Amino acid sequence: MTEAIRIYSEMRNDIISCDLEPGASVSEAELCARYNASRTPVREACRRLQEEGLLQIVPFRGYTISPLTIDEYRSLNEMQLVLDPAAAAMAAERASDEQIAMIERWANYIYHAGEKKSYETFLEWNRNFHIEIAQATGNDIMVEMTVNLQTRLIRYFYLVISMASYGKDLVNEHQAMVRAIRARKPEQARDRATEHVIRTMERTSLIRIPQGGFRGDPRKDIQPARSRT
Amino acid sequence: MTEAIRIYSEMRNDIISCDLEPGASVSEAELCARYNASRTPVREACRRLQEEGLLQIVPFRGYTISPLTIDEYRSLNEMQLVLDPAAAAMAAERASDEQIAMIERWANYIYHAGEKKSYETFLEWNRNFHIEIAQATGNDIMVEMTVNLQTRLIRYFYLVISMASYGKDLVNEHQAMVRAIRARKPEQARDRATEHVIRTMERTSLIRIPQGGFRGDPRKDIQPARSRT
DNA sequence: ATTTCCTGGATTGTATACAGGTTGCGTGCA
DNA sequence: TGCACGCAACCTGTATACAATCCAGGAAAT
Repeated sequence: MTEAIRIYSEMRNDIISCDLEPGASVSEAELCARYNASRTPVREACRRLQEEGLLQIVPFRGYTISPLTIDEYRSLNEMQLVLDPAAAAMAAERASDEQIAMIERWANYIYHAGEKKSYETFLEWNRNFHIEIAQATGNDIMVEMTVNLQTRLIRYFYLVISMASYGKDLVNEHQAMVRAIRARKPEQARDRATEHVIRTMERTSLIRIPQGGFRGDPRKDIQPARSRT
Repeated sequence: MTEAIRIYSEMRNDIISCDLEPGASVSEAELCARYNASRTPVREACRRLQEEGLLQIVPFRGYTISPLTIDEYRSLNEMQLVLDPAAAAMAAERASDEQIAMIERWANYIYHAGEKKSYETFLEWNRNFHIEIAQATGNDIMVEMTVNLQTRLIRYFYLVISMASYGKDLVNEHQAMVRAIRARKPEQARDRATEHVIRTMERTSLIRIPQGGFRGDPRKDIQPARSRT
């Protein structure tokens, strides 16, 4: 694997897991040190991350890890409400049996309330669940868009930590989607997906506007909500 | 403006207008000569174009202008059928009066049958029409996705040249969408957008599978259809 | 004739030197 | 004290040299 790709992957993980803090400004030199590489592949990785919306580049000025904002979170949810139901419906018509099996596999992880590691595993499985459905549509553009959407969304969930009491609900909603896809009922799959996204939007109203802000425009940024365990 | 951005824009135009032929393989050296620059900004531009799906990069091997395939065209249309109606509905709820005026502006260009220049102007206006609607949703992700979709779609229309007899139909459909948005009727806007995309899919069934192929996998690539003027 | 191995050339990936731009601080003046 | 100007340090953008990789083609062995 080339340096550029390695750096891209590692940096992407670091951003997603908030190991690189949202809103933090970084220089190429720092990144070179952190990932043991020269500027060229680092720059390449950064350009790609910018394209995905995870990094902001101001010409001649520097790099900023994209801050998490309520605006973006709303926009992402709104787009999920557009894409996911469509993908579910298409998957119900076209998914192969193997693909359905894979989708179901990703749907069944229940995290242990309060355990961070377990919660993070759930987040990855959840991401894969949605991406797998997109792949089952057979539409490559749908896959691209869904991957981007899920990548940007997962950062918000990493930040929130623990929506502990919802574990069972989430799995139930996922399984309802799987059943509709397996039964080859597009409209039902669409409805279950819509329901799932809306429920998630309701559940995450626990994301609040902070007083001080979180390294960015104070009025638009968000910060971790207190756990509700 | 930086070299990288200049090269990106020019190259993007060249790809969109099929001045750089779909399926053609190019080397960094050629591109450096063509755009009078060194490899660094050329590479940066290429990476970005790859991210947008306009260019394919095989590590250590070279670059290929993304070929036009029936598969991709279908996928793009399918996604347009997902995004455009949603965007139209959202725009009907949120567009400002200025935005509606802009949308209408882009909707009203009728091309002169048979004139290539006029047809290409129409294509650009059509692209702007769809993008402007996306902007009126106030959702930045929707804008990103629509821009990408329209950019990739316009290549297919540049290749086809002239859907001469359809000029009036297109404008009528566009105007019907504008009316629904101006009337603040989301569901009607959604329906008009759906109708428009489906009609376009029907109109472009004139894209045929070639015998010889067009610089790529012969079974999947397409070539210009004969004009129907 | 066919297959295998090796090498040369071409092309991309990476490192680094150099150029250009921006910011912020310090100085001098009003 | 306040403000404008200019310089210096820092950072990113660009050019280019060097390393790594891949593939085509040919020679040799079967």
